[in-house]
Amino acid sequence: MSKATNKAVKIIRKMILDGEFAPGSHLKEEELAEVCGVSRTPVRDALRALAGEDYVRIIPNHGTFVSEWSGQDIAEIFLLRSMLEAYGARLAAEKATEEHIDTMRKEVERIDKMLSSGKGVDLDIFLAGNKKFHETLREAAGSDRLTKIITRLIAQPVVARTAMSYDRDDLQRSNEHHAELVEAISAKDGEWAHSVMTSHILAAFQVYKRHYSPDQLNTSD
Amino acid sequence: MSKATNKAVKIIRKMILDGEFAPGSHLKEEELAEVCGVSRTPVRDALRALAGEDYVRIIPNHGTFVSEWSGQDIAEIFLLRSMLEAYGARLAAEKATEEHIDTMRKEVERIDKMLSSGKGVDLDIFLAGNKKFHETLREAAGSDRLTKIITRLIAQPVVARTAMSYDRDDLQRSNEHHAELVEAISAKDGEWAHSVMTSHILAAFQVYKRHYSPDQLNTSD
DNA sequence: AATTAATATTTTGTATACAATAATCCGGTG
DNA sequence: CACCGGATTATTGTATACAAAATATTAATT
Repeated sequence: MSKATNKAVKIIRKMILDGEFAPGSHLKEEELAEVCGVSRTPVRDALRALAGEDYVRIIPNHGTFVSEWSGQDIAEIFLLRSMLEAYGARLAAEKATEEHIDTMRKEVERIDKMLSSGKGVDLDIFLAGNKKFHETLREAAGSDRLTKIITRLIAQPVVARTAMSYDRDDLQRSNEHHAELVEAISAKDGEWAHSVMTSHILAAFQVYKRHYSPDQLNTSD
Repeated sequence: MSKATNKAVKIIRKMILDGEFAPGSHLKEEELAEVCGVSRTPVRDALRALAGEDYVRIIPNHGTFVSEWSGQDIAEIFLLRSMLEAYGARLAAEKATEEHIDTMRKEVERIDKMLSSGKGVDLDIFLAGNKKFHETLREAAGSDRLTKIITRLIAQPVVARTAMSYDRDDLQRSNEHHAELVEAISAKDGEWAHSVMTSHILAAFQVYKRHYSPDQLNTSD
């Protein structure tokens, strides 16, 4: 993505994440252009890109609106994620190199050290380590297409803020899952890795449900 | 998508599908603008959209190039499709209405009639019926997000032409799978539907491999 | 003849101007 | 007072012009 477009994407994405635009609200190109300090052309590019990430939806001749997320939507996303990431974990178990495994193990240890240090939790360390762990696992799975699909799914506003609501026990369990994943992958046990990853994502869903208005999240319709 | 952009997308997509641009070749915006009879602006929009469908890939400041597909890529796509469509079939078994089931059954019957008519095969009838069947099944699954992901996966050049290479037996088996899917879904048996759909897609992969240079399609690396 | 540097050309990226479409406002009419 | 129709404004869509970057070409040097 080119310079001005990239700048616009980052600014607009951040503004949506920060809640500066309410869900459903109409984003005007000229306004955004002014805010971003670029012309309408790269702003339009940026909006197309953000539509690809499901941050906004574009209605031809009417404009672009920031996406609204129902409980149903969020449930769908977590379920799909659990399936796709679990598949990735199975592939990783079959194909990971020693290097991949080392990298993942190191991230587990770093987070573990932080959690057992006695001091308060450092969310930044967790977030960075968590990101690196999952990225490495996806890389180990060796399917660019799968990575792309997953990345698109999780690059969404709702999921982007999930991790913020983890309490200490959640972080602990999350990292135990990571440790078990490393073990399963080392053992080249695809089925094991698959099932741990499924638990890992569904547990995250549970945290989400606990934190954000649980009553809205009825998956049965 | 707006008028001129839509026009450009259709024209460029068709040209790629028809092989008028070799894989890897550099698409120049001005040329395309002339061919499509629009200006560069909607052409650029169109190229972004086609990049989303993986018809082309865009390298910033260098241009857009028509995608090249390795056997590995194609294998990935079919495997992902089998997983996602199978998941959709499971959901459909849980949630399909009588109306959905009727529609699917009707499409099965239409194709069956065509196949057993004694006349030669009418591929158009098969393609239309097949499309309708799968669309209905996805609708029955009731997950817009899943539908979107699958649609993106199969809207790709390689997969877009697969059905063309079906022989009579392939069509027969394909329709038998459809019939069995209707049965499984009627019985609300998600596991059954899941497994039939998996077979259905993997069989399609097999046809693909048989038809397009089988030696390139070694999935083991 | 091969290599490099400088220059010219091509191509993409961005800004702006104009056209088409949709949304808003306002006055008239039942 | 509600409702419809037309004019006005706002907003998106498209074309063009210009800037920046990359590629190709040429000339000079060894």
